[in-house]
Amino acid sequence: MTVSTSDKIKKSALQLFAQKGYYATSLNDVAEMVGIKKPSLYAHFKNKDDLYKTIIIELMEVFTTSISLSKEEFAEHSTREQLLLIVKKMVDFWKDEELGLLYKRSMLFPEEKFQDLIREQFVQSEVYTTNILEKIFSNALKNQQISNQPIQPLIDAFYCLIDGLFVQRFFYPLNEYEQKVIHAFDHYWKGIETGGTK
Amino acid sequence: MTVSTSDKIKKSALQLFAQKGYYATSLNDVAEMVGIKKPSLYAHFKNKDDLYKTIIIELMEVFTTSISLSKEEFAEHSTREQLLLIVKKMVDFWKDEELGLLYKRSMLFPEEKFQDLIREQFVQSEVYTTNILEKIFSNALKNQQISNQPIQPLIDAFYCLIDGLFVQRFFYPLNEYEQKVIHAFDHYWKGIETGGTK
DNA sequence: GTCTATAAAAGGATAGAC
DNA sequence: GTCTATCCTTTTATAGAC
Repeated sequence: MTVSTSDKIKKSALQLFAQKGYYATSLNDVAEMVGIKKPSLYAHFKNKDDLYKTIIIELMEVFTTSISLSKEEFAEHSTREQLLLIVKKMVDFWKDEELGLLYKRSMLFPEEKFQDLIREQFVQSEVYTTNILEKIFSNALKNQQISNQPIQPLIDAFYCLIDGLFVQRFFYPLNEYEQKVIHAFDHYWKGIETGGTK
Repeated sequence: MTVSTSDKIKKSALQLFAQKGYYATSLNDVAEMVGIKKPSLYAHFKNKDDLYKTIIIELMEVFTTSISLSKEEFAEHSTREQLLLIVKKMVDFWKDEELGLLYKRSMLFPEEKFQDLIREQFVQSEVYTTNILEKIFSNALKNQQISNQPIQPLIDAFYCLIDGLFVQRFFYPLNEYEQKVIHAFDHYWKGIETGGTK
C-alpha cells in the first residue's frame, strides 16, 4: 500500500509544526523532509496557511475520537475507573511526540491568524468532553458510587487535573511522568471521597 | 524619573515576544513600538538573540522573587494558608498579560536555540520552589497540622495543581478563573485531609 | 545614540518546461 | 506532478553621516 505524496507532506509538516512552530518552519524544511523541492508542494496545497489549517482540523478529529469511551467501557467500569480511563486516553494522546505536541502548542499559543479556527475547534472538543463527564458524575450520584455533592466543582477540578498533567508531560521523562499521573489522580479521587460516604 | 531607551526596548520586546513569539516578532515591530528606527536598536543590544536572552533572564528573576514567602507569612499562617498563598502568588504572576505570558510560552515551547538557557532557568526555579514546599510540609507534619503521610505525593499533586491552573489561565476569563482556582485548591486540600486526622 | 542607505540572506509564491 | 528559474517581500544586520 503506497502513501500519497500529499499524506507524506502532511506527516512531515505536522512533525515540524509541532516541534518548531508555524513561523520557525519553512516550506523548504517541509519539502526537504519529504524529499521533493519546495515548488512541488504547491501542487498539493494552495499555500502554507492551507497546509497548516488542513493539519489542525484533522488533528482535532483524531483527538476527539481518541478519548471517547465505548459503551462497554462505560458499562463495565466503576466511576473511578471511568475517570481514570479518560485521563489515560488523554495522556496517551499527549504522549505522542507529534500529534500531542501540536495539539498543545496550537491550543495554548495559537498563531494570531489562526486563532478563530483553533478556538472553534477547542470549544467543540470541550463541549464533547464535558458531556461525558456530566454523564459519568450524574450516573455515579444516581448509583450512589459517590456521596451527594454538586458536580460542577468535581468537573472543574477534573479539568485542572487534566491540564496539570498536560503541562507535566513536558517536564518529566516518561517513566517519571507515569508516576506523577498516578499520584495526581489518586489525590483527585481522594478529594471526591472526602465529599462524604464512599 | 526618566526611563532609558534600553528599558523601553526591553519592555516593548517583552510584550511582543509574549504575544506573538520570537519568530513572529520582527525588530521592526519592536522599533516601531518604541518609536525609533530599527538600526538604533543595535546601539543597545548586540542582536535579536541578545535582546531575547536578556529579557528571559530578567523575567526569571522577577518570577522567583514574586513567589517567595516572607518570614511573617510563614509564621502567621496555617499550612493550608501557606499553600494557598503560594498558589495565589503564582497565579498573580501568570495573570500578568506580559510577564506571565512570556513565562508560559518560553517554559512550554522554548525556541530550539534557547532551549538550554531556558531549561537551566527553569530547573533553578523548581529547586527553589520545591525547597519551600518541603519546608511547609515537614513543618506541618511536625506540628501535626496534617496526618502522618509521605510528602512526595503531596508535592507532586501540588505541582499538578499549579500546572493545571497555569493552563486554565489561558482558557477562562479572569472572574471565572478565580472561581476555578478556589475549586481546584479546595479539592487539593481535601485530598490532603483524607490522608488521616485533620 | 539615532538616522539613511544598503547589503545579504531567507521565505513565500508563480511561470513555464518536462 | 515535479522540476529550474525567478520574483517579490521581509528580515537581520552593518556602514557611515550627523
